[in-house]
Amino acid sequence: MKTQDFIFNLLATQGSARAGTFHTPHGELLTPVFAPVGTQATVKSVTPAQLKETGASLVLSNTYHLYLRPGADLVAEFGGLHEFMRWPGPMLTDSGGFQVFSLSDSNKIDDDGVTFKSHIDGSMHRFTPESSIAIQEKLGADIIMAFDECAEPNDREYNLKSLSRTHAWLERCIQAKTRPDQALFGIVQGGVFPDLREQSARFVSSLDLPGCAIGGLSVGETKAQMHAMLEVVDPLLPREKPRYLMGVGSPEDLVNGVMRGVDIFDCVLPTRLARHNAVFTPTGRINLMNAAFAHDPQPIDSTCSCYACQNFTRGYLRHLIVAKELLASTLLSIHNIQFLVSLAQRMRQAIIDQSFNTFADEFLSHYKPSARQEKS
RNA sequence: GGGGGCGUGGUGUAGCGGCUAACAUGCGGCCCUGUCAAGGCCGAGAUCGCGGGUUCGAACCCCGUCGCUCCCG
Repeated sequence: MKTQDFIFNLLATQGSARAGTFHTPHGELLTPVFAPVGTQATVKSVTPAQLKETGASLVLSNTYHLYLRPGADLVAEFGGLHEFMRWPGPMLTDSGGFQVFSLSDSNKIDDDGVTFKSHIDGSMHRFTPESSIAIQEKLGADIIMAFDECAEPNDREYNLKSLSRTHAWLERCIQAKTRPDQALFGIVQGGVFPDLREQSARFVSSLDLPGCAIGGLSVGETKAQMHAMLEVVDPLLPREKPRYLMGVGSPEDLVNGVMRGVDIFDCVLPTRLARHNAVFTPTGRINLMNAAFAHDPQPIDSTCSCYACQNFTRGYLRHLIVAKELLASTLLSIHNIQFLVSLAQRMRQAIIDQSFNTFADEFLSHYKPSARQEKS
């Protein structure tokens, strides 16, 4: 491990917005950065070469899924995730904590860990902070996540209980960790409750980890609540460490997140939406399956330099969608990933140029989250 | 020439006396945020080939008729 690994340098700030660099053993992340999600050691429907062409640098993969299939030992046998899936750049693995939340109907959680039922074959399994770290060490991502509980955001009573458990688990994760070439991030929880978020941010900050994550957002609370929680946490997290807002998000969420001090984002949205025929444009989201696009000779976004926009019309893409051709998923995924990756890059440049506020206002005033677009 | 079967939303079918006519697909639209997910939801669309009859009531029974289809000659 090189000495500069996991060093975060802040290059410029504007208000709470930050532009920086984060060094990992597999390359440097220029923040703000958006990470596409490759749950099962693949970003669905795109090859690593195509992914690289979008400008993506960081890729997230999933402990829960890879543990169940093909198994962490098998991934290790192939030299770890980078080698196995042939993504040479920085990688991050989620701890499996989110599945505790999203699959809660088949899970039993206690202070020691979580017992859960495999979605693949129904077999019973158990994760603890120690086993999650052990699995993540076998997978070998550059950034690994603490095993936490992502609780229902609005239940104060439960969040109070869950928070102390998540904090105890974080300490156990730190104890369990052995590899020096991986950075463990702690996760701030606390639902929609400012005092719990504050308590959690203070606790996570006190542990001197290489980075801090904010979890439990974009899981059903309002946008205003998400913004409020970010604002509570922003001044409390260490300034000289990267902040990672987990599972977010949409274009407007990225802008709103950066504005509130976030450096790293990940989300399934661009690839999932792509598989469901929706694409991002500077004026909002459109669904390319709509009949209105059948005769549209324009690219998805005339200002976009992605492979899909440089080569194909909306009319052709709609044809692929209607005909259920696999290439549709690939092309729309490439576009959506590049849209978010380059949005993060543009924000970074704007922060460096001290024009971020203007950029953000401009972007948010044009981008309508689910705007019906006039076809043109 | 004789005998049988079938005609129900765009398409393929279900229903065979009490239905505001069901399902699939297609069509139109919406949703999707640390992915159980090429998924989820909503909507438009047939008065049941046509005419007559039986019945309180017919897509469902009877008669006729047209069309398609199969078998025999």
